[in-house]
Amino acid sequence: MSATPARERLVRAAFALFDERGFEQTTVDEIAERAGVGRTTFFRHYRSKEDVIFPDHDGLLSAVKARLDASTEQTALLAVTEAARLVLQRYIEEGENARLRYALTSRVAALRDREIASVARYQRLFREFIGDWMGVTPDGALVAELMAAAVVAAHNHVLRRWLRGDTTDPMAEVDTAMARVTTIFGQRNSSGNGAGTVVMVVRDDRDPDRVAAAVRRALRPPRRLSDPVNDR
Amino acid sequence: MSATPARERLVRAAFALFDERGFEQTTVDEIAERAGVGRTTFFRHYRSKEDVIFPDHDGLLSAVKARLDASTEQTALLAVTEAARLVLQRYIEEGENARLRYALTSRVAALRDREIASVARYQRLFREFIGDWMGVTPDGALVAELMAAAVVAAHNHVLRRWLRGDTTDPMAEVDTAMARVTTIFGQRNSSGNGAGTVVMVVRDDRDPDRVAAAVRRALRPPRRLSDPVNDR
DNA sequence: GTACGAACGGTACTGGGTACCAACCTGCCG
DNA sequence: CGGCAGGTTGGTACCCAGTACCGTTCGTAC
Repeated sequence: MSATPARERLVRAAFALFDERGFEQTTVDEIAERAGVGRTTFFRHYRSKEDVIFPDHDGLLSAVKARLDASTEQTALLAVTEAARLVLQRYIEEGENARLRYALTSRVAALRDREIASVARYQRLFREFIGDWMGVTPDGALVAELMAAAVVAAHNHVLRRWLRGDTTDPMAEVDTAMARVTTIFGQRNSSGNGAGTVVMVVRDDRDPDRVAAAVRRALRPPRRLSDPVNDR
Repeated sequence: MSATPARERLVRAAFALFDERGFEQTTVDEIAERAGVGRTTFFRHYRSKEDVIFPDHDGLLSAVKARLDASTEQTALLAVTEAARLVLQRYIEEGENARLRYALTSRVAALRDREIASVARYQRLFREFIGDWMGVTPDGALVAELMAAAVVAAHNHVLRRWLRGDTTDPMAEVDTAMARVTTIFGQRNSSGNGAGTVVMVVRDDRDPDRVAAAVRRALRPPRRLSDPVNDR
């Protein structure tokens, strides 16, 4: 009678109804009815009315974690980038559903909040991984937090561009975006500068002597804590 | 009869009951009853059962936006830092309530998700501000996204440290953390492709000349064998 | 056939959230 | 004083998401 399994029919019915009448205007009974199942069956497959249109984040999170855990100290940055690719790839494979969901999350606050909460779970994963990689120094904990936030922000930036149809090659874009992140955060010079001083260099083609002079000026008291050096 | 206004009594009752029995185990009726008002009055003051324990994000967002808008091109980074201070300050003023909420959001998924959704609203504000400040180049949009994510991550990092009792001077810490962020992201406004030197200094009491020398050494091109030395 | 287990559908219940209405309290004017 | 307008309150009824429970069905193994 029904070749396609109930799970899939429920997803189809939900997407269709949300698209036709909106999220709040659709009841779970209606979704179940259109899918040709009982209301109970709906909740047996999806924990909530929102769940039915979201991807399998649990599975994806496991995949991301697996990719990260399979890396060494030296390939940590590569692993982070590839983990981000993994997530983007999954969304792209969804195709039309991903775009429909985007249209819904843009309009419905409850769905947007849920999407954001999911993102936070990925960010947590990245934070823990990067934190372990960087070591447990107080500063490392902060930078791990910043970098994890940047990683998911970069991914989401590219993802949204693709969802809006602003790019045709999202995988290439996520590579450049992630390269941006890793060059910003990945080049930290942790070698013996001494406790208390951190110098971060991000590729410069100007005269090292002039930069050094600027640093000396910046370090001269009385200075406020942590003044940025602007040598232009 | 009741000197304290209903709004406040509801907050007190909610915090107390959530603390005693947990969030899910407490009904709105019970909160209203303990506050000495009707159920209708509860929903008249707070849109949901969750709302009652969260700070006035709408007001805070306006304050943050006002602080950002009151800045010039030159003081944009300062404005971002002070906006972050503004938020942290507000949480600290809450005192015990902030810590109680933290205990609740740590245990209850629904509350945690809501907190995260609120954070996203601040991030959006920062993203728009930083994006305007950087200009609308494709790369600027990405970096604005990354920096906004880092700003709220830095703030939250310090906030959580304070909530856990890991620090006694969160305002100083947020300054350091924000300095970290602004030095990472703040130097690339006029150099389009991301080239530039970022030097971040976190309090050092050694000889500035020696530090400067170390920086100069660090900036020397790493290739030493066949490549001609590019010393200017 | 029978026994068993997995998936299903139905009913009843809890509780958050909304809509509506009736009872109040003000202050204000005649 | 009486009436009247606007604002706050409390109560009732309702919708619907989500949970618990139970009886049925169907496929499969024995």
